[in-house]
Amino acid sequence: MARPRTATRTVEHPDPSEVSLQQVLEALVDPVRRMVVSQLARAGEDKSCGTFDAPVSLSTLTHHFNVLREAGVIRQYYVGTTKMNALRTDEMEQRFPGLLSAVLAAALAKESGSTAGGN
Amino acid sequence: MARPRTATRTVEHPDPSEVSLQQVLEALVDPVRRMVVSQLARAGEDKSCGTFDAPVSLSTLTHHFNVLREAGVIRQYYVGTTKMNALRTDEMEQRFPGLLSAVLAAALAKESGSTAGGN
DNA sequence: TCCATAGTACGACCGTCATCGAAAATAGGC
DNA sequence: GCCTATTTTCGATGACGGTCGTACTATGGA
Repeated sequence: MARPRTATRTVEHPDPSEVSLQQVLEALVDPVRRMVVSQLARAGEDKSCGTFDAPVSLSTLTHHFNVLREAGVIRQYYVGTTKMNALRTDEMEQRFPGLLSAVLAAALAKESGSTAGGN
Repeated sequence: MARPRTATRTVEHPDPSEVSLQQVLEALVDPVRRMVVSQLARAGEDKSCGTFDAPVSLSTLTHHFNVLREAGVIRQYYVGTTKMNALRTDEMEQRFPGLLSAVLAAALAKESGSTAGGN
């Protein structure tokens, strides 16, 4: 111990009541971050940072995870050397009813490129 | 024809199917633009450009109206020298179900500064 | 015809943010 | 103890977008 510089690495998360609409929208407006959220939603289970498919470097991805976490969109926790990510769907739904689900629905619909109409 | 010299200034509007989620989110992420949309929603009727309350210059406001229009969020039309603005709520609801309404709900809830919890 | 009113176009400025690479930290296995 | 895998930190860079002021256009009325 001795104030283990390694407190098993805890991660700070905001209470939903502390995040603003502005924060959430800023988090979701970035395409890469939306990819992350979409993949998380589609997976249906927690994913480690390294398992995401995004067209940016790992360090950039870390940045995006931070933004998402600070906006209350995802929850992160360590498991050994890997860091897991989970969607805070329920809490978001409480704080901003319909918001995350609407974005997610639109993002996923686009991915599966169902109908035409384009992007 | 006739093409009245004064085409009475027509305004171009995108078909909802042509606007992307990205565009809509980018439009709604700006606080000033959200103010505009909120005031429009709250008014319950079309408002002319000059009747909005925003902390920016008129030319900046014009820019914001353009962004909102190109994202399919508002519809604009001239009436004499004034330009009116209307929310395209129904069309947005079709294109991105729940999105605009969720943002609007959150934005209006904040305005009326109901409970604490802050911004 | 001239003026007042309403909004637009243009160019410039500036802050913010996504991005990267390189170097560091942390935990687990051998 | 050391090596490796995983993620973070740091500083630099570059692009994008919100902002403004000024000059301009368009409409309607006197």
